[in-house]
Amino acid sequence: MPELPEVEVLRRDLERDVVGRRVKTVEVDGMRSVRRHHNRKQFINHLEGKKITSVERRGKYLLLGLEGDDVLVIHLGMSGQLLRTKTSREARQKHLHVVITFQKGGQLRFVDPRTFGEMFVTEADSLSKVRELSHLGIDPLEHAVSWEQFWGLISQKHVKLKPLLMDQKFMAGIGNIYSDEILWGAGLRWDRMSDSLSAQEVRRLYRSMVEVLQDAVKYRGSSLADGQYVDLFGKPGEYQHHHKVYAREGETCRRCRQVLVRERVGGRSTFSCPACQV
DNA sequence: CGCGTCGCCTGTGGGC
DNA sequence: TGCCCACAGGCGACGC
Repeated sequence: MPELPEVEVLRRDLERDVVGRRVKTVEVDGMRSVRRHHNRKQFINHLEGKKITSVERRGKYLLLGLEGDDVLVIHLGMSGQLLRTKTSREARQKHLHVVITFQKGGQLRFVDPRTFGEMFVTEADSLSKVRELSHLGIDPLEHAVSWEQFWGLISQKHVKLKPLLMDQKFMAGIGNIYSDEILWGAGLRWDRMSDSLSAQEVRRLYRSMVEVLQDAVKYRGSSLADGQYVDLFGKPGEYQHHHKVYAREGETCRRCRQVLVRERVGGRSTFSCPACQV
């Protein structure tokens, strides 16, 4: 579900809302969401009694710093939600897998129907040993890379732009929605080869990437028709109303009036304008 | 190396 | 009304 903008919205709200709170109890339901710990009691013990000290994001991963130099790592997969409740008494959602109850101030709940998401605790020093984290590429909103540096990076590769943007080892945080939106913004086809771009095209791609992601954060992320993405307080985002191509096949391009198309690329739906993306 | 396919899961919506 | 299929914001393991 969530890509960089949705995770960043969560990070900002978590930073204001749970940093400084102390964990009282942790409940884990089922075997899927906390699957990395051989022993789930160990996961629970790492959390109970600890204060949350920081909230960072790397790509689509959230890192909640804990007292004692542990880190709670959260990945939401396709359908994960983090939800705050003010009390412990609120009705339990279906597919509620992890409940973190604070000493003061309700709960943080992890709901995830498809169970592709996960949570685990690791030592801060060991973060670099966690494969998915250590291999993450540049975070487009965290790292200040110039477009020239960006050019250097993409021109070293000979791959199509969409899979490259979605490759977490290259850029961390971009998924299926935002890659299509970024490419439309840049006026580039999804299958352009990364080493075929002119300086101007690289500049447009770079600018589009930063603008789309910043705008999406500003509008608090994209909530699709299934309503699966909601923020920490259960509220949907607004950026879907600003999508230029995603899920708009058959509608007209806002730039050139052509009919937008949808095709399958690497098993994923891909949306674009056949006329003004070149 | 790049690229395609599959599996991991549950839910929903459309066609019949 | 129900049944079946396609598809959904991710990702890693395969095989070629």
